[in-house]
Amino acid sequence: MDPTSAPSRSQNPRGRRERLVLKPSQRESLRASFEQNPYPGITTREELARETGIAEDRIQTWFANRRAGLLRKSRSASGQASEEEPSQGQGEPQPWSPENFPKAARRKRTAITTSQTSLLVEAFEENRYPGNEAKEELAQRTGLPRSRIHVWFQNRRARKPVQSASAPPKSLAESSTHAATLPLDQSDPSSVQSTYPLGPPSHPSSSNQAILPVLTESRPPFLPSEPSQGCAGQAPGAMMDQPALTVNTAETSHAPGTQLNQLPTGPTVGERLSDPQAPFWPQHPGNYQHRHQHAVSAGWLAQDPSRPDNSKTQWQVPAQQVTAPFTQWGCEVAQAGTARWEPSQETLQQPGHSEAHLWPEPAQSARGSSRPPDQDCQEIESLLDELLSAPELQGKSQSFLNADPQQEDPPQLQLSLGDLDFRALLDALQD
DNA sequence: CCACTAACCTATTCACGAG
DNA sequence: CTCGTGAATAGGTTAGTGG
Repeated sequence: MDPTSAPSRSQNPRGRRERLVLKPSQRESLRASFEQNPYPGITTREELARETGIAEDRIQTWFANRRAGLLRKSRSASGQASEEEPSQGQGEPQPWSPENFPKAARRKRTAITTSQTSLLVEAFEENRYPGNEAKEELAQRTGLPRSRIHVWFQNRRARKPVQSASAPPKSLAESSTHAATLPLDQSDPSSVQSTYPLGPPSHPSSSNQAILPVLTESRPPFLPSEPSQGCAGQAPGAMMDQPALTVNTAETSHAPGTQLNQLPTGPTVGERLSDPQAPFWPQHPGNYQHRHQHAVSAGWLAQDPSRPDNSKTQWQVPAQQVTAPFTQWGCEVAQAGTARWEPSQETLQQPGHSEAHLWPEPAQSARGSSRPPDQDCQEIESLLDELLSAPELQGKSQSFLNADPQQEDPPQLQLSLGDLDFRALLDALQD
């Protein structure tokens, strides 16, 4: 992207764009230009971009940061002696203001087509805070520059406030737009989604580490009342392989398996299950709306960083491990248990766990917690067992079950559920 | 450890194009 | 003119880099 500038080596572990490290010559060019005009228009920025090899949007960011930095400096300095920055007179809150410079041309308004918009809207509904990977992917899919995607999301967030928590949740029964996912990992950095259902936590960019096993619905179906209760501590699959259950309902006609890729995902199970500070909250209930077709997928998720197209990440499922972790994990999630996090180097170094932001407030359990966890567990387990032993799934899962775990592209296991089964499962999970 | 600063956020405003 | 929405700004936080 910025061929001549040196992005930081680190693999952008938080979903931010790699940090640019400016060369002295680049910095000098920018500074010189800043002195001419701290509010460069699009033409100047593009010129600078050509000249320095820095992307135009980064140049814009640089100018904004520099203005802010100098302003801060001048303010703190003005606390005592008067400034050194060019000031515009008494009481002027800032050393310079846009009015003092010729109004430079803005970027031309980008015409976003309806098809592009619908892609963006779809992405927005799943995640209001896409990380870098997601933005890049959207840029690819829409053909719009990443910076426009970024701005589009900013504007959208500003104009489409999160629906208030007090809004009456759609009941499961009346909602045909439900999805429940119990992922244990996200093998797909591009789909690493952060979720600020009610706005970012303390800060939007903060709290990236915790991720949530997810059971999504039109509202948070359940929440742990205590982070450390339930089936905690099991961190199935240790660090790399995570069992997962996905119950997804998709209206859109994704090719088989693709809906998995579009699910917001979380960090590794190691991270999620073991972060003492990581709440175990479900993701934004607004996710996965407008979907009708139910599908169940089970498996171990293995991260495959070598895969260039992360969106194509597959579930890689050692067959022998399917049922137990699958059901067990369902129980665990159902019990909303969580464990302590003893971050291993491995999990800490995992790239792409971008924007794995926390659910800001653990909205207190929507799930009646009066039931003994074991009962939940048994019920869910038996339901899942039932599902897994259903003739339909048996047939479908044969190749899956017989697959070689080492196989590079193991088959996927997916099952379409009828409404009744789906509801039964959700009811059990939610009850 | 700490200062600096790129990246990213919200809130607000400006401005353009369509109806 | 109004409305919807892309672009820009100030002001703030987070987190990577380098002294």
